[in-house]
Amino acid sequence: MTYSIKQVSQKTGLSIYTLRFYDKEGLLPFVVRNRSGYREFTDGDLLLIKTICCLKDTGMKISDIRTYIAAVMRGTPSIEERRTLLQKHREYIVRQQRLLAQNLAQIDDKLAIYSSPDSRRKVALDLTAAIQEKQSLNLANTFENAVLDA
Amino acid sequence: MTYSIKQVSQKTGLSIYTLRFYDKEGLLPFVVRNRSGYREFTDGDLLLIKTICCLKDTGMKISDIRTYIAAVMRGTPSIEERRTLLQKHREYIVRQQRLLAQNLAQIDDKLAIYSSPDSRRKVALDLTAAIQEKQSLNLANTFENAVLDA
DNA sequence: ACTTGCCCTCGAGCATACTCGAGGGTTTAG
DNA sequence: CTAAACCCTCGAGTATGCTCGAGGGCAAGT
Repeated sequence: MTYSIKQVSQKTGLSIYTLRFYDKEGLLPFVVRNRSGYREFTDGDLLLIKTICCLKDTGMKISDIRTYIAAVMRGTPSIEERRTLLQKHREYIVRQQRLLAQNLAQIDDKLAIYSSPDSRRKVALDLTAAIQEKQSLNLANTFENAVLDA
Repeated sequence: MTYSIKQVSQKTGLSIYTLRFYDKEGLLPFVVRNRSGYREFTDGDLLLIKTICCLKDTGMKISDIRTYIAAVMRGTPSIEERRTLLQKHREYIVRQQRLLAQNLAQIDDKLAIYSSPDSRRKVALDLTAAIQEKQSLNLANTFENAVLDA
């Protein structure tokens, strides 16, 4: 059983345009064409596309995915290279996770303020401080239009 | 004490170009200009820029950041709106975290294969399966150039 | 006055990753 | 044999987020 580009689009969630774009970019060198020039995807191809999505969704650039896929196409001699590539990308993902967690914490702090019973007082206090800072520095008040009904 | 755009660039890690771009995009309506037209950043401004970076680094689009900042400029009446915006973005971040964790697990699976003592055998097995799949479907072998010395 | 090193705006250019339309061939059901 | 629903390529267009150069003003030291 093989799949048409439309079927693969439905299975992967990638648009037909994107699949063709990836092929153009050299991400799908493993896909076979039939005598009419149509792409015929196998289940094995789907696994490789899943890997591509995995790399893409974690922020790997297309040119780097191409490098990885090219390594896969070379067979066993490229195992070391693949390991190195993925190891480096793994570290990138972990960095992303750390940053995401930190930023989430910061957003949760803000949400705590906005959700608290006396949010109006807290927000007004913050804003007042900002306004007074500008004032004490003899700067124009850019918060002129802000309302402060605490 | 106020800061020049260069100083803010150094403090935030954003390039001067990016800071000016953000201003152009309406992300920095709180920044005051002196009589020469130079931007003068306060410590309070830096806090707001930190928030902007937090939203940007978690994938919020500039247009949405603009909406949030515009709400901040309106003062206490926009608290509800801000809470809703951040709540929605929070969920987006959590989704990102989930996906990142899933994809990381997938990459760790691959790394386990590439790092195992008999990685050559495992990779060769995988590749053989893919080649035989194409063969059994009467498709051309796109792995023609692959080496398989297990 | 002049040089150096900032600052400004405006608009063009670039990188990335799609997205799409035109023009044209293929497959299949009636 | 024809219409509908696919498939193809090529190249242009779009969205986002910067990045930069040209042209020019401002501020401080010599």
